[in-house]
Amino acid sequence: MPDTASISISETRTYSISELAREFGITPRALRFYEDKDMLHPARDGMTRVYSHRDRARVTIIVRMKRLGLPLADIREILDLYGLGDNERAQKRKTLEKFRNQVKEFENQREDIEIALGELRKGIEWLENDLSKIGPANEQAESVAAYDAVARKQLDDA
Amino acid sequence: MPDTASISISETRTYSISELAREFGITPRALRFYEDKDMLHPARDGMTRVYSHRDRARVTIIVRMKRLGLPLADIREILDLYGLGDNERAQKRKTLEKFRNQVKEFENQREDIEIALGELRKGIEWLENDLSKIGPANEQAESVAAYDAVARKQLDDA
DNA sequence: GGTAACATTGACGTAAACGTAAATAACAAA
DNA sequence: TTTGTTATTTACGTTTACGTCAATGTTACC
Repeated sequence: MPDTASISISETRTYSISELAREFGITPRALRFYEDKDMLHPARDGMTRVYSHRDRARVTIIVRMKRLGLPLADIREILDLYGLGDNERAQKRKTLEKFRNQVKEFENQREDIEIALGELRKGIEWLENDLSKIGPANEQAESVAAYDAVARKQLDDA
Repeated sequence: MPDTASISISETRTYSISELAREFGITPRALRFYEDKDMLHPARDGMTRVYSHRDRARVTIIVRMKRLGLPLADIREILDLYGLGDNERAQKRKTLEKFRNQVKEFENQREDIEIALGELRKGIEWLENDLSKIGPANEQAESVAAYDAVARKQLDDA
C-alpha cells in the first residue's frame, strides 16, 4: 500500500450535480445557486461540476442549517470557518463571537420548540378525545362548552 | 362584585398596534399584514385597531412559530384550531393529522439543533484554544496543520 | 446518426414577508 | 393654531431563495 494510505473509498468518490441534488432532496439549480453565493467550489471536468466528498459535507451543513431557518448568508459565515487558513486573529475573534451568539439563538430556539411541542400535544390530546367521543357519526354535541374552555385556556397562557 | 366575577385585569386590557409591535419586536406593518392574512381580527374603535388579550395571545403564537421557521400559512392553520366551534369532524381529523406531522417535524428539528450546537461548540472550542495560544500579537504560526486537521474532521463526519 | 439524458450559462419570473412612501385623519400639547 | 404623534388605506418596492425557460453542448446508446 504505497501512496493512498488512509484514504477510504468514500473519500475519493465524486458526485455529479444531480446525484447530490437527489441525495439531499434539493435541485441542481439550488446547488448552482449556492456556488454562486460562494458556499461551494466544486471542481470542474471541462465544464461540468464534480463534487468531492468534502463538497458533499458542506452541502450537508447547508441543508441542515437551512432547516433550522438560517439565511444562506449566515450559513456561509459558518462554512467560512472551515476555510480559514492561518488567517487574521481579528477574523477569528469575530467568528468566535458569532458562533457564541448562534449557540444562544439555537438554545432559545430549542426552548421554543419545547413550548410548541407542548401546545401541539395538548391540541392533539384534545382532538383525539373529542373525535373519539361519540363514535364516527355525530355533529352538534354538548362538548362545545368544554372545547371553548380548552381553547380559551390555550390562548390565555400562551 | 356583581358581573365581572373572574375577569382578571390583564384579560380586560387592550393594546394599540404600536404597543403590541414594540412588545413583540415587530412592526405595525407586520401586524396589519397578519390581519390581512386572516390570522388576527382585532376590534375597531372607529378606524383604529384595538387588540384584546386574546389577540395578544395569538400574536405570541405567531411570533413563536415564526421563529421556528413555520410559514404564515401553516401558522394560520394552527391558529384556526382555536377558532373551531362545533365544526366538521373531517376538519378536525385533518387538523389532527397536521398536528401529528408537525410534532414529528419539530422533533427532527430539535435533533438538527443538537447537532448544530455540537458543531458550533467544537468550533468555539478550537477557536478559543487557538486564540489563547500565543498571546495577543502573533500571526504565522505552527498550528496551521493542527487547524487543518480539525477542519477536515469537522467536514468529514458532518 | 439521430435522439435521449444530462450538463452548461444567461436571463427573466415568482412566492413569501414584509418595507416604505404617499395621502389622509384624529387628537394632544405648546 | 400650528406642530407632533399615532393611526389609517393604497400601492408599489425589496430581499431571499430559488423556479423556469431558452439556447447550447457533450456523452451514451440503438
